[in-house]
Amino acid sequence: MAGSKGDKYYNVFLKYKIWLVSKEGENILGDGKINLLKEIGKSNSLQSAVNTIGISYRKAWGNIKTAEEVLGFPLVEKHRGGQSGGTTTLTEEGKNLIKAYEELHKEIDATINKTVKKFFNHINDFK
Amino acid sequence: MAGSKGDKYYNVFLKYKIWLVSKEGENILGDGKINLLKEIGKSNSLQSAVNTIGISYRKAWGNIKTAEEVLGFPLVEKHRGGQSGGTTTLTEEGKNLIKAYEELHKEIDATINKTVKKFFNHINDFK
DNA sequence: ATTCGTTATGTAATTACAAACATAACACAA
DNA sequence: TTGTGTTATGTTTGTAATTACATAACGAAT
Repeated sequence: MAGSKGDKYYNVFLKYKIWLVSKEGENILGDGKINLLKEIGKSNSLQSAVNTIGISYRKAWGNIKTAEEVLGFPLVEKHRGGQSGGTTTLTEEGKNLIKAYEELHKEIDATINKTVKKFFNHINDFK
Repeated sequence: MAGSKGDKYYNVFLKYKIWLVSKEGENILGDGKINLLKEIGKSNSLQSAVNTIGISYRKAWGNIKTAEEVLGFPLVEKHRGGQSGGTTTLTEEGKNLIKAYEELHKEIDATINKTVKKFFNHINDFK
């Protein structure tokens, strides 16, 4: 794997996962919730977002609530009622968090790819 | 979080996890199994290793078996019988994998820490 | 006021995964 | 050949996570 041993691990790849936690170590969010938030941003509807992604409304709703509680500020603004039933839109803070998370993720992707290329003798296309 | 926004995320930390997979994406091992293998290396006994770590023998045994199947070579050498009951020792390939994994992990730790320091305004002591 | 589709939330059912239990196989030493 | 403690493996139990189900709250438009 490392240096001269790279040839022995030609079919071994690296996977990794990142996520954000609070100072106390409580989970905030990772790729899944970021993806959900992005989908909400597109549709302005939690219901529509979960349908597109294919997860349960119940869980998504709870996840967002928990993330907001830990963060201490709202990620989305919910409205119920109206002829369309209601909407869920991203707050400015939510949009900023998504953007920051994605920037961070991109940097980490790049930095890990560099390290992996040094260790393995192949491109690491897993994430 | 990123650059000038770092102050807004002063109590948000990054966690991450790495693990190895096959070309087909099948899970091989991560920190948990590496730790188990290291403990086996110390004690030359699977039974003793799981007791020290506090996981079930049944699961540990299955995990190692699966990892070996995916890798295509043995990580440990098992002997049963004898007055001591039996032993499980690391193969050379097993030892090499542990070493390579730990080197890789160390590099990734360093590289992620660097990236995180750039994004957050604090040291990231979570893993 | 009625209808509509969405948000909100508790509860039940299901699934996935890990631990616990039980028991055989084994081989060396006494 | 008997005892010992470990490896080997199927089966059962338990538990945590996820989904499914049901139902209320809501408010703008008609």
